[in-house]
Amino acid sequence: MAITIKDVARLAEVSPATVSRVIADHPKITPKTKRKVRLAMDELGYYPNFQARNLVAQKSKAIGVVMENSTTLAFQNPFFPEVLRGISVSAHQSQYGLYLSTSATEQEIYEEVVAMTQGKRVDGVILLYSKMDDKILDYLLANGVPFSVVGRPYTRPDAISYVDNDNIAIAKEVVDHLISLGHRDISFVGGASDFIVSSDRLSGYRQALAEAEIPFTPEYVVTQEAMEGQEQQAICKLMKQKKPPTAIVTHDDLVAYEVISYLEDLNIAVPADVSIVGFNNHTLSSHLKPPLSTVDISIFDLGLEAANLVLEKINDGNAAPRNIVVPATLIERASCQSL
Amino acid sequence: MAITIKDVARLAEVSPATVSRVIADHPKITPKTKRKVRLAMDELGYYPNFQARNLVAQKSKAIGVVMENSTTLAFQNPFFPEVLRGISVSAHQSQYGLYLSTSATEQEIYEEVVAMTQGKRVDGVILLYSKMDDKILDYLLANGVPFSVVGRPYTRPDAISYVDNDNIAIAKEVVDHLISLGHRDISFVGGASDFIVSSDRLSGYRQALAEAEIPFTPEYVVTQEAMEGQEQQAICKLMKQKKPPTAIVTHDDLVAYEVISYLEDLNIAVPADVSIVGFNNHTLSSHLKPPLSTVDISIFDLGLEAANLVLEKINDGNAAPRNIVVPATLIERASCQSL
DNA sequence: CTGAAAGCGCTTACAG
DNA sequence: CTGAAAGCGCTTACAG
Repeated sequence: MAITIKDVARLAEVSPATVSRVIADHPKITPKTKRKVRLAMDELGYYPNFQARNLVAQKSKAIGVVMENSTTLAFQNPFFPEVLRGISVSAHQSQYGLYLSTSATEQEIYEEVVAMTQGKRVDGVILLYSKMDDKILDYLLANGVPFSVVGRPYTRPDAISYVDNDNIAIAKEVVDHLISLGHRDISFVGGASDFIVSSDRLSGYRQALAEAEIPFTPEYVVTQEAMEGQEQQAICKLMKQKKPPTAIVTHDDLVAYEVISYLEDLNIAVPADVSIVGFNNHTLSSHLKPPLSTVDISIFDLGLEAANLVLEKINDGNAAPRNIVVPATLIERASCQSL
Repeated sequence: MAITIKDVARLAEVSPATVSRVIADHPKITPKTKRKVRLAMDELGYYPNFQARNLVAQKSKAIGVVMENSTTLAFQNPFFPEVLRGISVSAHQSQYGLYLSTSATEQEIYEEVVAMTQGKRVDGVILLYSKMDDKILDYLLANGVPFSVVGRPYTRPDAISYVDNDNIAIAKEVVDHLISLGHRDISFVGGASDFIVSSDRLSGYRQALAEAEIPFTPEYVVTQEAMEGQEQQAICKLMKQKKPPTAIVTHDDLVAYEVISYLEDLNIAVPADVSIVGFNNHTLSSHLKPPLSTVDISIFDLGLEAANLVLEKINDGNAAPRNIVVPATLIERASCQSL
């Protein structure tokens, strides 16, 4: 049996209530009593039982972190550990713990989120992704669960706290840059199209084209679904068109390098024949051949701010939803070249 | 206020005790009563409160996952998400949740682990790393906390459940392979030297040399500490020796590619001038130039088995410690060449 | 087969 | 300033 508050009370010759107050550092307890009690706690090696404490406090001091349990290449990137590091820093500061979803399918994740929030295992939730028609988000919203989203939510942005890059602007900036290099046939190899981040970047891409009066070519857009485990074929098809693109924007550095390898198989050189830009600024991207032009999306800050936002909601149920835009910066390296 | 067992009891016209038994699917409750109660639960949208349930059960149904909160390049690799995926699968199967450490410094992590185990926030712990003189491991061992380690523990291996590759054997195999290609001047660029995985691999390296009667050259060993943020200089120094190595074994694929980029800066080509082998079989390593020979260490399985092992300990305090060896396989690609 | 009661380890009005 | 009592939401012997 573990040491309880009663054991401490007995040794310190006070009531359990007093021990409890000492733990909470209640101002009205005599310094002398506090000393006595703390001595007893140390002597017995007392640690408060979270379950009991949280049961009466009606909170858990934990945040649920919900991720897509996907295995795609994009998820091999350092996004996850890095965003978690940001979340950790904020949570740790506020003495909150992190509770991770373990489910694999969407339905299971949904059930897990319902159980962890209803069962008071967590006080709030961070959604590490944002996609269309997400029933998990709908549930959180409908049930007044404090939560925040990494990414712009598909619905009711005014009612939801979220952190995001300005994906439309940064994608436009990337494409503008390529256009300024003389490219007009620019391909967009994006993530899953039901993710908001993908559709936002596609919007930015189209805006840039429109402004430059370059017609939009649907054949230049390759979605995750289109690749569907057949990445190489998809790239092959893209490049075998009558008018192949001279530049490619991809949604992730690792994907960019994968694409580059397929291009090499087709005897297409980067950047000589095709320019390419990635996203996420992977640590390796400056070391590899070619050094990759990419977008630094401030992953750490995305996590940090997402945690700050849920915490804000948890601490004040009436806190107005806020959204935070975290900088995204185009880093030019040698994978792009003017035409 | 959330729906409690009492509300369900009232609606179903039974006692709270009965509702509790229905939740536990107690065999002695009439099917008719069960039906009635379940109907009431559905109608009210009842979810059991974990805190209360765990308080009386004296368990938490959660596993603490403790990681080094390091930011080094090696931790940018997919090890973390992948090992977590393995852990998740096992934990989810047993209906356990995952609780993550959020601390940054060793001392803070220690305190966090003590608090989460003593405070019954978790029933057991998985240590995602194994290093020398680890007070966290000492604490877990001394206090009878159920735990498992990813990696061979520095002490009392017979008393501890752990998963590991046979790092000595696989490192030896890698070096044997290089020797069979005619290399004799082989460098070892390892991780932090207080990590068991590093020292084990170094042992395997030395064994292979010894068997081939190649003298051990201390200058060929570059530790994490030696690099200390000055990776490029360290590699420079390594290659500027009177007799530079013709082959390099690194502890991680990303590090390998970083090294390759420094070699290129020195006008040393891989594999023409120097052969190189990595570890961890990063998804990208088959796509990059050169495709990297590497060791697949079955990261997913490391996580899966580590979770199985803690769970075993949690479910049976007297379960004998076990250790599981997970396969490590050398994958030959184009980054090695015979001399 | 089901209920009343005690208890898990804490906190917090309410007294004094 | 401190204690006795009630209660957080559940489970589980103990009766019947």
